Amino acid sequence: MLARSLIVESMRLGQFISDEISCPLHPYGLSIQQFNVLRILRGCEEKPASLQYITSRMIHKTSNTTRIVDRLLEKKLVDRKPCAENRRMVEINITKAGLKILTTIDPVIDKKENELSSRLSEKELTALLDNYKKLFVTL
Amino acid sequence: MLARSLIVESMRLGQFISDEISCPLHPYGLSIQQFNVLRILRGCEEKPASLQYITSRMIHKTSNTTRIVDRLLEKKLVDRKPCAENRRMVEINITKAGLKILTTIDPVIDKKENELSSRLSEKELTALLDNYKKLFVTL
DNA sequence: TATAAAAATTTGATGAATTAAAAATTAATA
DNA sequence: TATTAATTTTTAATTCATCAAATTTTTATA
Repeated sequence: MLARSLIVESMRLGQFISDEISCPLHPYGLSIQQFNVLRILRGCEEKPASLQYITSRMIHKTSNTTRIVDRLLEKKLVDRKPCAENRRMVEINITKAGLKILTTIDPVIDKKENELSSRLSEKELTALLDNYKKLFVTL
Repeated sequence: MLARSLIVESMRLGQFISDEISCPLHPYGLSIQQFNVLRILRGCEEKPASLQYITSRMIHKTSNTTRIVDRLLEKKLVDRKPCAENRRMVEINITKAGLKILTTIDPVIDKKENELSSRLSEKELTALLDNYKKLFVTL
């Protein structure tokens, strides 16, 4: 049955890729989620990010995002301060050390990402991503 | 960059689908992993399955499979006994209660699976699954 | 036949994710 | 303006996942 295969294989692929990426991050003491948060923060330039924003760009729930940021804080890779305009919110920024560790890791992950996608042509990749978009639509 | 999108979006999709399926399982007190193990066991008819076999058809590590089976045992949805031929191994079977709960849940999950895949044509689905296969090839 | 190596599973420690509820602040409404 | 509702984040409890090491049995080798 195609529908069931789609479900099962999508989950398997997600886990497989997650494992493949986790592995080279291990020596740097970063989990894949921590790494993703760092990249999200780098992506928003100087602008600080709220927890909400980070969560929206991630795969998980906000209470988990709090913990991930906690751990990045311990490692001094990000900093966190209350937002002046809306005191419920919190402003999170990547630190210089955070940017630096990303710079170190970037080539390793880029290589892995290219390796994983090298089995598909550009055309196939584009088609795949288009199909993903359709699947994400909430009903 | 396409390679990076592939990685990130594959993980996001895996998580999204996993959440969508977990949700309707919740009232039955089953996690998605537990549910998958039950379905794997049903799939091998009367033949008992080893932990190894179950793990090979799942997404996770074997020490985790032990725990998942532990929990299904507590609920009496499977049983486990040492294998006579190879006493390192263990034989796991789904019980009648296990089959019964699957029968109850089946239509709910089928509906969800069809719902999720309804956004893609049969042709697109087939193409997607073909691409998955290529990505899974280990390098 | 000892001894070592490999295979299958389990256990314990630790870290990560989820849920539900709480806390703090802001927005809406009567 | 007082009260309620909604938003944003945090906390505590629980469950789940992963790693490394341990256990038990089987296979290979000297």
